[in-house]
Amino acid sequence: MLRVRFAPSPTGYLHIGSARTYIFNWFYARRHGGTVILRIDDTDLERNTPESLDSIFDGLRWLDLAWDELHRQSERLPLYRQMAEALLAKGAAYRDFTPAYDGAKERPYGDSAWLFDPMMRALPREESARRAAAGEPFVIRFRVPRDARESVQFRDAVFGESSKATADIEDFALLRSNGMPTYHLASCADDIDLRATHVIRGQDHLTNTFKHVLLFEAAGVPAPQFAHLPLLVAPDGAKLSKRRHGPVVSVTTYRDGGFLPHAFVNFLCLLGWSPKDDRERMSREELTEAFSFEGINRSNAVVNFTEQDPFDPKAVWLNAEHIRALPVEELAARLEPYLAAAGYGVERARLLAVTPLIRERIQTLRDAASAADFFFREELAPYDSAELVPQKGDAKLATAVLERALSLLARTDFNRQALEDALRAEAAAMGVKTGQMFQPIRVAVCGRKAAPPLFETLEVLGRETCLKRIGQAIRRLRS
RNA sequence: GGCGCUAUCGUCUAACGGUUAGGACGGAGCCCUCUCAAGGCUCAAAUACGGGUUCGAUUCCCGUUAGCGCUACCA
Repeated sequence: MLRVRFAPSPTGYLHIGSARTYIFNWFYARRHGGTVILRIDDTDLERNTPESLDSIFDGLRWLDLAWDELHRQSERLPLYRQMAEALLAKGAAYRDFTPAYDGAKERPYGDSAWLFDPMMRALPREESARRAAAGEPFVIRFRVPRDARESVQFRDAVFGESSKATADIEDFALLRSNGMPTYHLASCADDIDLRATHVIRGQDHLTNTFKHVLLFEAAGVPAPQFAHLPLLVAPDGAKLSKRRHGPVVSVTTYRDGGFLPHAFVNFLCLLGWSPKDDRERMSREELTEAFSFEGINRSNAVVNFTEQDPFDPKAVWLNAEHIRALPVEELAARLEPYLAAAGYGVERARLLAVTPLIRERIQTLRDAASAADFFFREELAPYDSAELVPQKGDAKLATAVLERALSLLARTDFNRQALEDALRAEAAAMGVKTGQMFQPIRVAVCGRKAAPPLFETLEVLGRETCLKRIGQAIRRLRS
């Protein structure tokens, strides 16, 4: 039974790189009928926050790719201690009594040397046990077997064979002096205990994998299969980070920006992975069927956002593609919350009539509010009366056109075909171009020049509203 | 600094050693057209650099450069 795991740490919102890792895990598992494990890596007491955990769940739920199992490392602490003790007993690990320091800032043992005191590795067992018993704080470190073997190697499903000299692997910490496990220990202990068969994660863990391979070996279990994903990077090439790039890298930004969850998933899939044919818009089923490690690239992918626009143009395009492909009923249902958020109370019948008219004119669900406002508000948003005047025409012409339209629309059937026939005939009778006829009407009823096709719009708006707005426009032109 | 990984249009990518280096987004233009879109067509745009191997390198090898990652009692 194939089992994959996704292991976010609740130290910020879910960012799109993490989301992509989850997505790749999900598709790989579904492709092979496996299980998706969500594991919360919350062993860093200092940095975990409940808000962050909420936002991670929010983000993952929005993706609509369900996990099968949920575990929290903070609830599994005995497991890690047990493994650390076992390694200690075996001699595969040792106690380090060096006082704590911030390794990110200090390099107490020199620039090219290890960040640990080599003398501690050689501490006699009895002395180690005695000092521990005396209550002296210590960290448990893994004893990298530099004498027993030259190098560690493993095969990565994406990057291929990798090898690293044991001489270049430091004695990493397993258990902190406060009794909490480090990432390396907790991750491996869980991968063993939860029987993970595949570890699919970001390439930032590629070099950590040598340590993990060593840990699996010391524990006497076969290592899972590894697949490291190229990173998502910012336009400046740096790894996406919450700190440097802010909310533009948060999954919730896409949700609030009006992305369809699946369009977002589709976009992320195409970053660093390719189906090898020319498909871009793909359904969940197609992605599941097509996903494989062979299609994964080895170089980082840039998410093309800017400070002004947080969304990659390709993501926006793909979202528009998915919007256009959606059945009207479903799109209408997706649109509703965004219209409501913009303050429009929407009636279902009206929304179903409007949706096809704006479907090809919006790129995000959020765009609907501005693209269709005149369908939902009683009073038009303020507009410049000069807009009513058509190209190569004057206010007099506009007024004349609107007056003719007013009387015509009062007696024409309000269906698109009848409206089109009547208005075209009227334009011909008046000797004006269709554009000169239609544009003033469009602006009068929509309050702007760019809008859905006129006759459908009139039909959906209804006679009463149209006559009222045209009347208002005529008064504006006269004043 | 040490170690590891990577390198095709601006961006995402395709190309069992032999292609006019393909597609997509974005950009420019044209067509369609009641506006805006959508759609169709066209154009500009790339193999980082230097050495090998080979009849032939985007592709294989080495080096250089650049970028990224790891190098924490973060994950």
